[in-house]
Amino acid sequence: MVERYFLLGVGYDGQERKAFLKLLNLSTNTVEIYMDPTGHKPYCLTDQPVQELEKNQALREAGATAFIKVTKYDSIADKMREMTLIQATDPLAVGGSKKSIRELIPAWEADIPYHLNYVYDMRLTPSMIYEKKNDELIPVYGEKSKVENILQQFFSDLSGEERDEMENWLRMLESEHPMVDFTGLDIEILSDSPTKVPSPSNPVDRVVAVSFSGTRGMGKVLVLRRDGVDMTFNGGEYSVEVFDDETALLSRCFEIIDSYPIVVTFNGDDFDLPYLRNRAEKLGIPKSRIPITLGREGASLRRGIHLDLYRFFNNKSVQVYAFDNRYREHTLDGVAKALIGVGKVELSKTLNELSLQELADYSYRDSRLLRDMVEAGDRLILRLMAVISRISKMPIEDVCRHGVSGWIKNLLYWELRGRNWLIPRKEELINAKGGTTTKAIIEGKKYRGALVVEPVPGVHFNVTVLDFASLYPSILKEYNLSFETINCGHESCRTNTIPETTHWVCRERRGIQSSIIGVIRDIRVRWYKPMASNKSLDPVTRSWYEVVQRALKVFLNASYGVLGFEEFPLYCPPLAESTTAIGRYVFSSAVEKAKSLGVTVVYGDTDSIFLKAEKQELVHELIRWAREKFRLDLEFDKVYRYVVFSKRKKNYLGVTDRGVVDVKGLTGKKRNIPVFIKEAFDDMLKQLAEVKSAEELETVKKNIRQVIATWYSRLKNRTFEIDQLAFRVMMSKTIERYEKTTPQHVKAAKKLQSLGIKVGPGDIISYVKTKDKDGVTPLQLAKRENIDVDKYIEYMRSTFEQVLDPLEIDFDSIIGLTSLESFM
DNA sequence: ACCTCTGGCTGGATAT
DNA sequence: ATATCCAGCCAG
Repeated sequence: MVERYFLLGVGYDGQERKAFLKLLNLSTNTVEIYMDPTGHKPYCLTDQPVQELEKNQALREAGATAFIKVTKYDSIADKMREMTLIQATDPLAVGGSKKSIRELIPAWEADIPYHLNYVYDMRLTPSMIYEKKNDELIPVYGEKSKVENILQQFFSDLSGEERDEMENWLRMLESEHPMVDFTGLDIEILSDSPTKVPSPSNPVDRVVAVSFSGTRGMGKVLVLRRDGVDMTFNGGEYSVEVFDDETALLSRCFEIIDSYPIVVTFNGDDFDLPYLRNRAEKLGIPKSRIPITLGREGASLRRGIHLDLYRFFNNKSVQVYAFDNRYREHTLDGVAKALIGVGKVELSKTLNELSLQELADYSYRDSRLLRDMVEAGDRLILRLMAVISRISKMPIEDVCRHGVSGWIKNLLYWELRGRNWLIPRKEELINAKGGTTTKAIIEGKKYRGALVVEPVPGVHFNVTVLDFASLYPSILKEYNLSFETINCGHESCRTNTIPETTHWVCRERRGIQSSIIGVIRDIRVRWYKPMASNKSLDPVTRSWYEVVQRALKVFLNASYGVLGFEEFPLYCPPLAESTTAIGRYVFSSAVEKAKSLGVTVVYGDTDSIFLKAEKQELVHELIRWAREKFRLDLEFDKVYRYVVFSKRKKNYLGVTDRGVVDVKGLTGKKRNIPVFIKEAFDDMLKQLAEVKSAEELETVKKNIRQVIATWYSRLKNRTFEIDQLAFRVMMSKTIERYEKTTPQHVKAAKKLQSLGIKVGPGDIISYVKTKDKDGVTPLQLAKRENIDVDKYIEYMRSTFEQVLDPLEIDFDSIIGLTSLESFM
């Protein structure tokens, strides 16, 4: 049996050293490391001997403060023997204050950039499995023969560098995932007053319970004995350890934490772990016996890895692309209910009124939810994190803590460093490349975006939808867009212009961002996407491809967005603007082409075209044309039996040839509307799903009238539960920060606040419309008789009219009829 | 520690 | 009464 080690993470910000030291610790040899006493960051690793570095005038002048040699290890890889740690003042990182190397070498135009060979060359790829053979650590890559096969079958057109690059990506993404043990962790604090929120920075209150739920069916709750509390325990799926002394409880807690390589929490970065750490210190437990360290970005474990799921689920990209927007609230209860169908234990008493059994049950459920969420879908969450970690070259802990812009930044930095390029500062980039030249449609935006075709109102049967696959990433790839190629220095490239702008693109060299995005795009489109929908694979394998496919999609989608994001270190407005400008050019060309072929375009948005195509041949001709003219994949997406358009953009309803109803943008599908109206709307959709022809539509219209009449009378006769009428709207900021206006959900929130209920950003406020001064009441306080039924009828009308108008059904005539009937 | 972008719709609050 | 802004949610 081969002994396996598992290394999670190398980053750029001091992480190399950490990873490096971790590795060294695994070897049996003594290591001496001489560090610069000031401990300045950053540092980089090179295989140049120290003497050579000391002679390097450029480094000297750049303010390198120390040359450090690491010695006396010879057991890892040969290449690492001569590894040298240099500490210089900002050789690469953005934002250095002193004179830096970048001033000595013309940044991105340098032919021979400054040489630095990183530890990355060792391919200490994040979250990779390492095997220990003869005291050497060897990363376990995807099987070479398998990757060779994929390359031959799916990427046979690639050769040379491109092929090597693709091989690296495939070997990394195809490599297996470690099945590491983990445990969920949750703590309960008991304060004197129930309204007081325990503070991790001032941990005056006792830790009364700590629960664990982990792999191999482990379940355990540590409880503090308290006077006057019923301490009987009748068992459960977990075991209980009772402590008379809080210090002993915490020590035991730390012992368990230390025994797991991964500890999962919900908000452990900001609450559980800092609380445990500070409370333990306060009780006099020596620092050396507390396995928790607190950093600027969160809480870490001395030995293992801490994953804060709260941070992860808060990530918009994760929410939308990885979990299909299945959860909306960022609470443990909300996310767990949405993902695994179980929520927290509901309490009718306060914590200090609970018996041991009740407290333990309550606490245990939370850590159990964490475990179940992590284990769901064959450890989907962990695999997703690991894949993102591998793509972004970022430690898995940091993956949870950073947004998509952080991931992309890390990936790009890695690639730039791997090519020995200097990374430009933001100001340098802006100065050299300039700003935007187009004007946005929406006021306050920085540049012009996509086009939307005016829909042709009415009902259209047999509509074919085509779309450009990954339009923006494809444009970045095909048009060589990258920060160093846009508005480049070559006089001869100036004629290579971008429509509607004053920008041009380089013809001489291949853009780095362009090629990176290109590889990611190709690998997703040509290998992972098809494999994810390959029905002949077993479900587990397929879901694995699905995870990779989605992770790649996150990077692709955001790769364009970050270009226009001011806080992004490689912020480059002309790039972002050029991408959308080319997008508009391609899109409008396609629409014109369709028209010239005699095909009617009924709608289109950004990259999709809705065609009334009688002849399939014309559709294929359009697809061919796009490939030949733009080298872009215009793909068949779906056929709608029929589509219903109003005159509004981004608002339509369509029934596909398989009978699936697509609703886009209509009020009836928004998630903040009352379930009452949503259900009524869904009822109508059921009717519409059945329609196959224009004739059937006529008969179904009658049914629809009936459906609406039914729901209308339910409303009118008040046969509803009030929670069915609740609007659920999220607060994006604290109550006080709503200065200019007071929207309805904030009015409701204020009423809750005055009752002592805490409301803050991220909270979803449930309220109903009532007949009183403010017109709104929080759901908790509402009474059926105060409901403002007329307001709801109005809301129902506007929701339904979006569909009824184009179908030429008159809402008022339906409800008019109903009131007439009810008189009779 | 909410933070990839622009375009577009809605209802209600607020200004004119 | 009407126009404009604000805030939330969605399409792509």
